[in-house]
Amino acid sequence: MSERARRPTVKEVATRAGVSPMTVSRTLSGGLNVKPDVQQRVMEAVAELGYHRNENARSIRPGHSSGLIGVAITNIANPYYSTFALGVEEEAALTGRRILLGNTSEDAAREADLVGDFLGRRVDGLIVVPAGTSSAHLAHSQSQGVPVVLASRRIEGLAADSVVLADDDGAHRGTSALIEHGHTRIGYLGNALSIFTGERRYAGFVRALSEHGLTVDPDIVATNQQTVDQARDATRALLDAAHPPTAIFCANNRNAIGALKEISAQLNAGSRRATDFPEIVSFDDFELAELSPVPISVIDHDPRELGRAATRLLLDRLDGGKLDAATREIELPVSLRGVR
Amino acid sequence: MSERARRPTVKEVATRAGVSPMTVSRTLSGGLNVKPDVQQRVMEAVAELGYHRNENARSIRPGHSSGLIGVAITNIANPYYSTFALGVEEEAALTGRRILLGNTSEDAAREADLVGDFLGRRVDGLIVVPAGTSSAHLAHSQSQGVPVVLASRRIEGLAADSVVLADDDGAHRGTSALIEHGHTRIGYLGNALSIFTGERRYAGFVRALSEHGLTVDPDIVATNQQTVDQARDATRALLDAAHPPTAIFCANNRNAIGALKEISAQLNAGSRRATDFPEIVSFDDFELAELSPVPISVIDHDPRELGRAATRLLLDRLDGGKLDAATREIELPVSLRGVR
DNA sequence: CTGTTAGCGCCTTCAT
DNA sequence: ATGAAGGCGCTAACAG
Repeated sequence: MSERARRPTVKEVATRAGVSPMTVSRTLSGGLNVKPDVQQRVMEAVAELGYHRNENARSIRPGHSSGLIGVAITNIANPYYSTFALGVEEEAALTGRRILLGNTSEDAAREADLVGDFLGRRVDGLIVVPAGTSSAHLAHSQSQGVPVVLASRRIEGLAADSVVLADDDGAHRGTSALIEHGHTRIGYLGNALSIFTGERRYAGFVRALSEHGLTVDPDIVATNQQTVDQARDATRALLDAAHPPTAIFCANNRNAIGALKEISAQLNAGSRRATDFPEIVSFDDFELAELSPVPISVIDHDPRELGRAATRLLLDRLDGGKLDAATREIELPVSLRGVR
Repeated sequence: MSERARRPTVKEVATRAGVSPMTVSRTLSGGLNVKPDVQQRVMEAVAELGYHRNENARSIRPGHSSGLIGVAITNIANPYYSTFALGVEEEAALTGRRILLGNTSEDAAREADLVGDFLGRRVDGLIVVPAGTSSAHLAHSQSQGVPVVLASRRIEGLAADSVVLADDDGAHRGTSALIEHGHTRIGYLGNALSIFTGERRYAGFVRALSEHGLTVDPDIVATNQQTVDQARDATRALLDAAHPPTAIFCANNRNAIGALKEISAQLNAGSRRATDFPEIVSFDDFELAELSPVPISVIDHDPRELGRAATRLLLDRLDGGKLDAATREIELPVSLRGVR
């Protein structure tokens, strides 16, 4: 397998082409001031040896950067975040940069470790979906000239570029729609209120209720579901409540999917009829939402575009000479869409 | 934002701690032969300056590696591959390695570019879901001592470790189940036959048919759908065929989801009744399959485990001193599971 | 147009 | 137990 374990260096290419290392270097970086026929010979040597410039060696030289962007995401397996990652990758690739991807599993300590590692690898910048509320590691990154862009969630007290969704507005519109459909008893399934999006979406939910003279009944509010299975369990509890809701607002796709799974299971078991189940609104669109057995609307947005926007903010700082520009906070609009 | 654009080096830490750079280096790599109180001072200086070892500089020294694994995937946004990536990330993180992620969009040229870039960044190894059948770039990587593990798909003529699924067996069992359910007219929706999985799954499909004396009707076979939308279109064509199938075998989640979307749309439009639609078997499980309006079974497997297994093969070669061990080809079993 | 020198940040080797 | 020298691969800066 490794007939030739060592990778060739400029020096070997130079020897083979009968020139000095500098001529190889010059040829590889555009060929300014190198005779065409010499360039030709160099390129042949490069091809024959299968030479690739050592980017790590290049990056330690003054003025050069690694061309790496560190991306810390809470859960790559969630389609929302993987689509986000796609957007980042695409936009980064446009400038020849690569992404260093790390999964935090919603664990703040792991995120801090990751960021430290990223800094050690001399990333040009960081794109983070923060797992917690602590910002020391990110402020530290900034203080060393490595800009940080927050995505989806902001952190109080950290002055960093950010791209988030119109969480409050979306939740407000979704909840209002349910009220307009005649519902007065609306349940809530969401992620923890301690999470940026959790807090904002819940706030939008509550605001819509109170604007219509409705109050929140804690019996039909569940805010600690991080996974689909947890969401299923929480849904079961809502449905079994003394006064079950006639509609449920789900603060993200995990919770909406869990709700649909539970409803569908109970429907198949025949324990209740379809019309006995609550109508659903989901913050986040998701695949196959249209198969829902109950009426459903989604608060739609484009995670890929969110990834792109976050990356553009970062690149603008890096390449646009705006390292010290004022912090920019973007809030992407969302739209309510009836699915079924 | 960048009060201190330059990142500290060993030298600065050394000065601050009142020692030589070597003492800092030694302290950071375990502290062998450094007096405890000196270590203490060094660590304080490290903390005060927020120093991180420059991994790129370390990696150019003989004997050192980058600790990076290059991962080239055809489509990160596909939940199947993002879950795969999660498995890779987790397993790599266990050895302190990071992943460099690139999306190929099923484009062989882009894959070759990516691999070249990865080699330039001195990755320790490569995990690739190959987009095509050309192997020159991968063989090249191997020849420079950078091992390659293929995931999900193999490439003919390339001797590389690989982890794939039991495509033929799975397709055969899924199709056989449909036949046992009484179907004799079974359609096929899949990705291109030129793709490893496409070919193998189609082969299993055909084998099951012929074992039961059935023949393939090209009118109800569509094998070029790469996206959900394409799959929807293909499904419509199957349903509109002169003799539509009573069951459809879908070779991956994109095709199954497209089929369900089309069926569901027609059902809602009222143009056909539920019992008029074909039963479905899907190679790949996917979220909310249980909401299918028609009976459905899935050929189930665990993409996360596939990612882990691929990474273990790679790490075993890298850390297990098995750089030149014989090629290992793993085929993970799949299971047929009735969903609805 | 081409080559030589020197140094990026780090750590192995060899003193002390 | 600590430090000095040297070199990993690369390329600005300075000859020529």
